[in-house]
Amino acid sequence: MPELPEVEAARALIERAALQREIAVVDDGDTYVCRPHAPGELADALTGRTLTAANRIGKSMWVETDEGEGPTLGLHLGMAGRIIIDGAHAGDPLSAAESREAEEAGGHPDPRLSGDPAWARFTVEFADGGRLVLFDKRRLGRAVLNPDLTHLGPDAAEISAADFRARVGRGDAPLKARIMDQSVLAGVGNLLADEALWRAEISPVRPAGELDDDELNRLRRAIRATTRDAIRLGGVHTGTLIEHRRRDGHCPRCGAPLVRAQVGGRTTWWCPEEQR
DNA sequence: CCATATGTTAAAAG
DNA sequence: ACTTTTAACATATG
Repeated sequence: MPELPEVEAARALIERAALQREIAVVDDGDTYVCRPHAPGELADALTGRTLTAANRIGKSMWVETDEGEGPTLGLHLGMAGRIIIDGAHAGDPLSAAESREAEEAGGHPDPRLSGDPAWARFTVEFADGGRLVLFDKRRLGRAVLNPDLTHLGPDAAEISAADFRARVGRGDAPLKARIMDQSVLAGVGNLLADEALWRAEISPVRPAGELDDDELNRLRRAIRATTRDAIRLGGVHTGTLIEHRRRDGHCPRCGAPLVRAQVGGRTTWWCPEEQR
């Protein structure tokens, strides 16, 4: 279930494997994933064109066609989306069952990794026979033409310290809700938020406007470090707090029992001793 | 059957 | 008018 690091991996995969290939066939028949488009609209707009650049802000991707001459293809992985290109995949991590099957397949791509038809929500087939699939069990991902990205704040991995302080350090909402608001800051999801707040040793329930400059700087650094590590290690689920929370329910640093509660509408874990 | 799920967003509430 | 919270979305998994 992808956050900024997983989406960046998907963007990089598209950049590496899907550019400069002519589009021959497009399946945009899932009217929920492709809403508000009618079936055939993406196909009509994209067929015959070539993908020429893959971009990202936060969790939103957009792919240029024909060097910017054609329409833009917007892609969002939602809660469970994965990009699959000729058997290579990025985005939603493999489930335990999928990993097992992939291993048993012995190096050959599991058919599901090539895009089980039941979960292939949007498909671009290239003239050379290969394909790009938006694979998404939950159908909360999106594929749209010319996506509107104006409501997104600056990317969480790129934002400057001054901009971060000005945008995050205000309002009465809980800090965690503030950093997960994609119009404030783009890319932080539920797990990245918990991991970064734990690293910065700041409570998720503090009103955002209450933080001082030092705390805001610490939080920005923690978000950047967590993002970098997650990209390197393969996903936000590799985070230290994330791996420990359900295992023993204790803080990996000090051993105190972790607190679990709803904050900003999502399940949140934190160390009540260290995170103030 | 029940609870949970890493995202977004319209609607309701304040 | 603006900010914050809640509920709904579609579906899978333990």
